[in-house]
Amino acid sequence: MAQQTEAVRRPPLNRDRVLRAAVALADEIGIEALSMRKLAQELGVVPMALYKHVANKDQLLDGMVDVVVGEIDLPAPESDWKSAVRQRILSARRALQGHSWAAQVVRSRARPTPVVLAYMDSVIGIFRTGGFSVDLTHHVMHTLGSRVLGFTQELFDASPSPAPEAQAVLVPADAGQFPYVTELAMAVAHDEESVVGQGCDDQFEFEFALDLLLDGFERLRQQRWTSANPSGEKTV
Amino acid sequence: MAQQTEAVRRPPLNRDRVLRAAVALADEIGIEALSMRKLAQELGVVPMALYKHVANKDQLLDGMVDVVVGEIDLPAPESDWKSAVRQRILSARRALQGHSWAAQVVRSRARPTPVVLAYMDSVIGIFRTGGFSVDLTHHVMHTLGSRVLGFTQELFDASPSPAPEAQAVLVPADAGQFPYVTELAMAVAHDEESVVGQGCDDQFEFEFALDLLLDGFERLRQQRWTSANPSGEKTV
DNA sequence: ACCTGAACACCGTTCAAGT
DNA sequence: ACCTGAACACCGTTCAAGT
Repeated sequence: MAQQTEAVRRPPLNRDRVLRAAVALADEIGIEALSMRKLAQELGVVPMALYKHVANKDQLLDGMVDVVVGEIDLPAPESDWKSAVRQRILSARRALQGHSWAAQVVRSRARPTPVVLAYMDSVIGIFRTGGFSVDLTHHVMHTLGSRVLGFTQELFDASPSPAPEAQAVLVPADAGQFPYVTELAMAVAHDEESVVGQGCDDQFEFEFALDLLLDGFERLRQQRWTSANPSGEKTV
Repeated sequence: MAQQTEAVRRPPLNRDRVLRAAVALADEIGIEALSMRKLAQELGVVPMALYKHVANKDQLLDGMVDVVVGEIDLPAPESDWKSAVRQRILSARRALQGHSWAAQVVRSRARPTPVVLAYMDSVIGIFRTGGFSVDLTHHVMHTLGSRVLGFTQELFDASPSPAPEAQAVLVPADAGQFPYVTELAMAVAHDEESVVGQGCDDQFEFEFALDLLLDGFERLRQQRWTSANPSGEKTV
């Protein structure tokens, strides 16, 4: 009956409250532990009550992505295309990084929601108004891939690994077996004494790749690259 | 008793047979439908019998990745770094594309297996013997990210979507709401009349991004880029 | 209109036992 | 050494019913 008192006191459930509770719960216990049943319990409600506000778990995950994308800063008003794209993408990165599960959930979605489409539309718009042809914009967006939402697909995440283990993975016991991996891992370990010893500086790697791509885009734009005439220039 | 006869006839289970059956079953029914229970049934065995050969489902997935990575061609003997890297990565791409679930499983793994480490070692080796410093190789491998195994993280996969639906997603009903998305989608639809009408040419996009990155790498190598001196050249 | 309870058809994995 | 059977602690989602 204590439970009934709680039930009376709580505000009526709605889609927004469900989504925000899901985001908070995933932040806390991780995405793999998030279940409809646990979310319901957190909201003091029976599991099936959630299904009045989200059609199923997939729609719940879509909604959670929308909450995160809603945290991305609005585009800067006046700037060249390159710094405008940079600003948006690095802001997306900050938003995604605030929720450790977000990148993983984004890449698991089959289709973009309207909220995500609106964000992508604004990035495409920066390229178009910045002098990129539709054709070049198309391929440039493909090249960016997941980077447009502020994350890159590393080959291995190792996110749920205890910190001390990290070094042991990069420098395997049998160092002779993978000489180039070992050489690289040792150089990284040495190099980064200043940093917390975490290994690689994610932010640096992200910006390195982003800038390499943006510089390549600028070169293609200047050459008036088209997919019909990849060598550029000559047709002008 | 018919079942008992089958049981007698079948060769004894081993890790290799389990992994290969898992790969074949995932090819057939998809990775989300692959369960320890169904795999056991496929092998004519009780679920718990599998646990003598793989520690748990994570180790089964690791082993499945190893099977796919084992299908990547050996490196070409004599060639410049750029075509050698290109050849390996495009071969990895072919291997991964033979198993629709593979990219998704690779990116879900926390740590590389020895088989995957050996493949990465060989790619790192191409850069090192091709004149890249350890430092530059490190950042270049990060830039490649999942591309080193032949896939890129598109923002939305839409892989399990029926073909006719594809166009409807790219050209939303309310076209005015996302003008740049719409413009781009219409250009793509127009442009690709020659192709099956599937929308984007994945292979073209993959090679466009790969070549953009490889060209950027070559430029940095020539400038003697280092992370300590990103502008390059001057220190030489 | 919103929430509930019981049930269905699944999971991965444990334990103790069989051959 | 290898396989089995039963059980445990979960899932997402259905259906029919309550208020």
